[in-house]
Amino acid sequence: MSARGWNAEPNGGRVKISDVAGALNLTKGTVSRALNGYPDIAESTRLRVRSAARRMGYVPLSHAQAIRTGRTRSLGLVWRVDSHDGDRAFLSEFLDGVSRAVSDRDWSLTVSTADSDVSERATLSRLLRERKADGFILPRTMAQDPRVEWLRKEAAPFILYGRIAGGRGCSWFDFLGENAMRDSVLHLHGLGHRRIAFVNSDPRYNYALLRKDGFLKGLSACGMRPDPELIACGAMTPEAGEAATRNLLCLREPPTGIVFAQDMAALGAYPAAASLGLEIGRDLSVVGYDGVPEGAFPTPGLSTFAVDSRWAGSRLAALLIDQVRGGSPEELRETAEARFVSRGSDGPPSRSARELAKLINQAST
Amino acid sequence: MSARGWNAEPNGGRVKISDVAGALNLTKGTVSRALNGYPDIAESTRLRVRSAARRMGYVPLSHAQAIRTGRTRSLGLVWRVDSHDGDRAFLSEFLDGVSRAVSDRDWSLTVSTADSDVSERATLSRLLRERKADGFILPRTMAQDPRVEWLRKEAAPFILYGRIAGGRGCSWFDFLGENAMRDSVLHLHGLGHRRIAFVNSDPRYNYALLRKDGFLKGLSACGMRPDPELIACGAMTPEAGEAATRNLLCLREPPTGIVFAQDMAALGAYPAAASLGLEIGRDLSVVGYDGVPEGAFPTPGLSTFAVDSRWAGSRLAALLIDQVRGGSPEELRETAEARFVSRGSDGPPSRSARELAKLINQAST
DNA sequence: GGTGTTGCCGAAACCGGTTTCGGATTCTAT
DNA sequence: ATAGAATCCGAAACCGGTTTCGGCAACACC
Repeated sequence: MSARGWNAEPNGGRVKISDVAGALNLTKGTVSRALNGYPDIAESTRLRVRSAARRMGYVPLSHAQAIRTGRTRSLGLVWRVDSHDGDRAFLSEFLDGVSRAVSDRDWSLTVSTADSDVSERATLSRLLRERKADGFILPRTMAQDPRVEWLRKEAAPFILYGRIAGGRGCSWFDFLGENAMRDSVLHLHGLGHRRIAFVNSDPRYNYALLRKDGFLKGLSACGMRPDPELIACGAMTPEAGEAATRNLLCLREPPTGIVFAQDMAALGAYPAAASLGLEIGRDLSVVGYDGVPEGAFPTPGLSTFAVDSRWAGSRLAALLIDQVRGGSPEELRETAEARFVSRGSDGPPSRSARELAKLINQAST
Repeated sequence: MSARGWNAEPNGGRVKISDVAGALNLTKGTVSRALNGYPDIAESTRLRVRSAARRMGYVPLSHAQAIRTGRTRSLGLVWRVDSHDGDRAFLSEFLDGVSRAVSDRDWSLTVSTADSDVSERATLSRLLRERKADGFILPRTMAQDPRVEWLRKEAAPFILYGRIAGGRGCSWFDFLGENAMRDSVLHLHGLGHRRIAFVNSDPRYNYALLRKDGFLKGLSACGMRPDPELIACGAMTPEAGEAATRNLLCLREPPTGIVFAQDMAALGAYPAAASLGLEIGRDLSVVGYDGVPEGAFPTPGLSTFAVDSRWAGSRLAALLIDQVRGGSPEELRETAEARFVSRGSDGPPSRSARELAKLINQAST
């Protein structure tokens, strides 16, 4: 590689620390200490340096700093591409949130992808070894998350998108999905539903456990008792959601309302209902969670609890930067509520569960 | 910031160049030159160094190199979040392609977002000034693309996703959308269609011009002559596609087949057809382009020319790295063909255009 | 008025690489 | 045998920052 391409002029008109120092008749060491808050710099000098730096447009080269400090002022994000389609829809907004928070602080974002636990670990390791990231944002928190222990061992800062049980020393951002599930039940109950089912997603994800708890809390708040027949899990795709819905509707006493832990599964309720001649929002009410854009396509649109992925990305980045700067992880935790979006898939039940069963029986024969 | 957080041990067990040098009784300068292909190193020494470096797992710290070379071994991607939804669906795969190509070569990827031309320029400028990227991948090539001239002025390498007219000194990767448009016409003509319309997207994008040419080529290859009434443009969303479809169907002599430049617009044909009592795939044939996942949802599924975004990302990254390493931009151009996916929205016309017009007239009154 | 302190800054080493320069061998040609 | 060229590597400067160390002044204290 001795033949060089784009002849990278190493100092393309950039103003460097020695320029600032020269303009003030100081040495670069003094300027550096002034900007980095060392206590052995007179406050008056610090002000002079700060204003000169700002005026001259000096921004330290992060990789020049990194050579001594080991820190690059950059965050790492390893995106899983083997996942269900749910979070894929939000990648753009999520990235936007992260990117803004990061840019505002003069940091940057290094992105990589992985398609398995093994390659994710390898990627994290590589980014860490090459100092491409001072800390990591970890999407998709699992109930048992091997990344947590590993990163702790490597002494690398990280933040979880999603809470974790017993997450000692962990910081996180999360939406309170359990509240949304509870409110879904309350909402359906308020509309008159008395048989309400729950279709959860994969219980290996921690949020799935939380959402189930929220659903159960909703039931008991309405004075209803949980029926094991009405609780399914493992549905993360329209196909799985369709199968789950079909199963529920073929029960002796089918539900008139279904709460889904995920929109992508809830979308499966539409073909399932259609094949049995039921109308969503009348014969069968459905409430989802996530707020995927696809939820607006079918008629009626899918009522759901929408999550603000941009906000999530932004807060995750901000909290993580604080942590890298020395903040205590356990104090860097934040949650937010999902926002209900009514689009028509929820409504008062057209008939009781018994009558619904009869209708379904006719249709399926 | 004198109080430090995660006490970044600067040399966390990494093997550095001096370690390799020590193990071989050479100086670090020699090792560096050996690995970087300088001609004043004996071939035998070069081999010894290479194998030792590999054996010891030595990977140079890119930011330590950067301080001298000005290059970080990283690519920059500025993702526009204000765009139509079309490319959003592919972000995940696209990133995966870029990420793989980049990781395989021991490079990395810096991602940022922008929501306007101004902020995009500012972001490019910042990434360049801070040496966060040695070159840029530019999605969404415009017919008149201000980024091109600006980056050329800054002497920064870049590659376009999409061709550009008169792109002297530009490298690019692109799918031959014009061939897909031509083949769509041939396909529909082969099925018996004699009135074929075209709904283009925003002509500010260069690909829109190319696709229109392709459509026209298809017509003339079939011996058909273009009818201005049957050519619309500016449709990039389902809503716009719906409106365009409705307009076409209300013509005195409506088309029996429509070729869309974009799936997101083609999806609008479904509600438009439904509202007029027409069945897609029978009364009205539709062919899209892009291969968005949403195309599989409606019945019948949208037949389309699918683009392999992962491949695009991978090739863009590879070509750009070659360019940064010294390759000539004009030799670093590549194209590929979109792949036809038949899902049912195309079929032989159920009736002639005249008869179709009558049917529509009845429905709309 | 000497003697510690304390406050503040310059000087220089340092981080992990790259690149220039010059000198020691070896090879080749007289 | 010797001069000249070619080959190959060590030494040291260098990139743009950070951090340690030491010293000069001013100040406080007996």
